[in-house]
Amino acid sequence: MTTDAASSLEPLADPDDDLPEQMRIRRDKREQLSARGMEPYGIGLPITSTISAVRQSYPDLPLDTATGERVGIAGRVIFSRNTGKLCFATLRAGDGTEIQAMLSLANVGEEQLTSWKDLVDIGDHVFVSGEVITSRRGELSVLADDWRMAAKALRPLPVAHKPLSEETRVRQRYVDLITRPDAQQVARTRVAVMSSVRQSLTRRGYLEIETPMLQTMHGGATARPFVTHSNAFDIDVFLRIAPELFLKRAVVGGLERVFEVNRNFRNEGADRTHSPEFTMLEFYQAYADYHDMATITRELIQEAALVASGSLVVTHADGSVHDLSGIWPQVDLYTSLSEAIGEEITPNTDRSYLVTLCEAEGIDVAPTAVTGKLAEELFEHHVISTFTGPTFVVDYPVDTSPLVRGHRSKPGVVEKWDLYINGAETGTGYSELVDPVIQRERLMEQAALAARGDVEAMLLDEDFLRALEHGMPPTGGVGVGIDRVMMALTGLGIRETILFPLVKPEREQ
RNA sequence: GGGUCGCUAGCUCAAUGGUAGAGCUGCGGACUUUUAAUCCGUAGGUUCGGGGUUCGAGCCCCCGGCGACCCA
Repeated sequence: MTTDAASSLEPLADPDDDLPEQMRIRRDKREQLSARGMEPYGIGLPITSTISAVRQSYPDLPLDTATGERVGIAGRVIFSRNTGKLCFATLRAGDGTEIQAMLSLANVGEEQLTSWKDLVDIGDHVFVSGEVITSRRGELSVLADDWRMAAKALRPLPVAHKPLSEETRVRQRYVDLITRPDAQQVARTRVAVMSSVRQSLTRRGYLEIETPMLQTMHGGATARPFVTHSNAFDIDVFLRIAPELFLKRAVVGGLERVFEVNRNFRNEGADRTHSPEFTMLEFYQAYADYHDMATITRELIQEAALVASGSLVVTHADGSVHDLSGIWPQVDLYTSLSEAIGEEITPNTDRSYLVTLCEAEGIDVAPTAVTGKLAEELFEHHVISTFTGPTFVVDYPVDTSPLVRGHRSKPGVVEKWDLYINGAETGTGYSELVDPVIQRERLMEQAALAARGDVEAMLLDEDFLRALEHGMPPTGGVGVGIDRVMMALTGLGIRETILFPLVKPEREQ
């Protein structure tokens, strides 16, 4: 506001002046703690137990009982009820367990009680030591003889009983995690899924390996990559869109069962089922084919569901119930498409006719779209919504699947499946293309597409071809979107399954 | 990419073009058994940003930002 030279010599305005009243007050309380000789962020607190351990020790205490056991516990204040000479606070630990703290004038004395009432707010982490008792109403409590601040919170928590807006939940996940137990549950479910998948594969003799996320060639999927720059090498590098080509190199080298679970990056749209960075599981098994891989994939997801949800019948956030048990049906892409539209469509159906069909349905077709892509679009439009449970779609067109082996008996298609759960593509599996001559031809076709301006086409990776030329055993490969598995288990949008999804900045700098 | 809707107090939301409100939170007071404590009192605003119309804009118009949903 003031721009003249003289004003620049004046002391800077106290930044606290602009803060909302509630934040100014909490800052004042932080100062007050120090002024009264109390550490606002106490370290080395004499904690003797966890809230959950105390709860487990006394599952069934009668009303108004004193145990004689003294504990020191810490937790975040989530409710506070003060009367004149007796204060109650509900403390919650990181695992979601809660216990009541009681501070009575008779036990802590006037000074401690006053400090508590003056300086403790909802949201603060506090330490309380005292006897484990139950209140007259039967609430398991620690009757304090001492308390300390563990961490003064300078921002007020949102009201616990009104749901945060979805945007605030995503942008400020830390607040979401504090105030909404379900948010923590989703995070823990994800841990269970990741852990289960690792154990399932390890049990089957797979090695977990790590392959580059910075790549000089992007490949393994048709997708638009993020580009960045290496200062050391002075070259542009890509964030990987898939680990596939490196995992296959490992199989060539004799690591016959490998998997990797980590992030992929695709510079594309973000919506309820797509995130620019997402967690991908890929696994490869020498001497297996796509049928074997479908079986393993189903078992992996079922095992994960069992670990994460306790059942193969999972309940979604909206209350709907979904059965993931049993053997999942397989649907042939061209056969089911033909049945759905009432006329025969094959890999040989003319491209121009497929264009006509797409236009009749209002499906937007890119002018560069290859024939097989059109068939897939029609399939997605007509057939996917008819699936009632997890379904494998099998035998895809050749021209959209440059890394997949041609079908052993059906011409024009490849040995590939996509797994659909609740309408979302959750995984894909191949009998991998291991013939280096055919692989080179397919990648040359991709290079031609790229030359015509297809930003998603694969690059010709000479080093990958050189690896194949050393001989890769017939191999089955699978990619499973972990975020999609989470969606299948919880019914949530992808941004809810990812703890910290990419969001646009709130303000431009 | 197109369309619709939204953005107001710390949080969740109100407000015919006419003095911006409520609940919870906060602050002050009362209370030694509360459970979203209760009771009394009270404070809190750049209505997403910028421009325009108007005597007067949270509301109408234009541009921009962020988001949700639908369509392609």
